[in-house]
Amino acid sequence: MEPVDHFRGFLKKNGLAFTSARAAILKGIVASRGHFDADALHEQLKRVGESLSCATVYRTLPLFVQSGIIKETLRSKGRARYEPAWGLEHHDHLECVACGRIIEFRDDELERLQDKVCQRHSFRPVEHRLGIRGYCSECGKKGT
Amino acid sequence: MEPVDHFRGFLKKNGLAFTSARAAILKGIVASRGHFDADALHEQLKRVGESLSCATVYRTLPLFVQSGIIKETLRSKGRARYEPAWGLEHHDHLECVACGRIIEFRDDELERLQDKVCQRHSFRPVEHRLGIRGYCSECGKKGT
DNA sequence: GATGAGATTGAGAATCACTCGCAAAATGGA
DNA sequence: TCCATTTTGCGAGTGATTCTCAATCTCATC
Ligand SMILES: [Mn+2]
Ligand SMILES: [Mn+2]
Ligand SMILES: [Zn+2]
Ligand SMILES: [Zn+2]
Repeated sequence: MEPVDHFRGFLKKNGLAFTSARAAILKGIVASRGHFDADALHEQLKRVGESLSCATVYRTLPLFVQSGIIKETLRSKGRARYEPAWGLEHHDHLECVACGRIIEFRDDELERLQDKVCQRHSFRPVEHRLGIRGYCSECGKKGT
Repeated sequence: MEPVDHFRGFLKKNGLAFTSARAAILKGIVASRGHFDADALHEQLKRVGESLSCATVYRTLPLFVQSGIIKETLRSKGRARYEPAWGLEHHDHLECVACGRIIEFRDDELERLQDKVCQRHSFRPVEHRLGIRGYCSECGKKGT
């Protein structure tokens, strides 16, 4: 199922309208593979000729999160960041503190162990975020 | 070694002064076992009769982080949160999305697996944060 | 396809956590 | 004690995000 169809369904189910602003923002999200923040998304849309108020971008992002089109991920420099999630498998992140690079990884055993921890505490997990900060292979060579 | 001694050493080594404001804030940190944010710390100090400017609290927290007295932890409601770290072992967190409770856990195998992930990517880790959000045992009973 | 109730938008004001600038006060080595 | 250096308080400034509200758009229904 295409993200746009899923999103239309989500909106209808909640009595919300599928507006041109929302269509444009969705296009922007799909176009930008990778992590982004509200401002970057807004800029990209401007570049493509879509001029939306930034309030609209901010207001709309939560709808995309709720519908599962995107996920909120680790925030950076005081800004909330997001990444596409529709049809993509969960993963966690390595963040280079030197160059800012973000490396994605998935480790099934890590996921399994987290579930075990939750069971041990009778905790029903909904989502988790693991961010490991350090030096990527490139920056590791140069630095200390 | 007591935190206050460690902190004095840290300050001296960096040409900084051990002021009464810093002493008071340290006392506040030690007193408040558990997670706290800048505002809560400021309020607590006020309650004990210490009246510091909140700018001073904000300015001082990074010193405690750098010296290893506290750690920054998962932020909540838009505020940076901290927890005592001096002499305490690293751990991660379960956060109840219903009641806000925070459950701490430590899992050595989870830590080991993270190191393996880093090796696999030639990544030198500095710190990591794992936060699992979901329903605690109490809230799990009531809810869906 | 016209209508209207209800949802959405743009623009700017408002929030809120946090940071800055600066003059006055505190610190600590000599 | 003296003074170069650091700190502090206060208020103003930031920057991301949210709110207000009048004007505009959607879409189920006619
Ligand atoms: Mn990612
Ligand atoms: Mn903790
Ligand atoms: Zn790097
Ligand atoms: Zn709970």
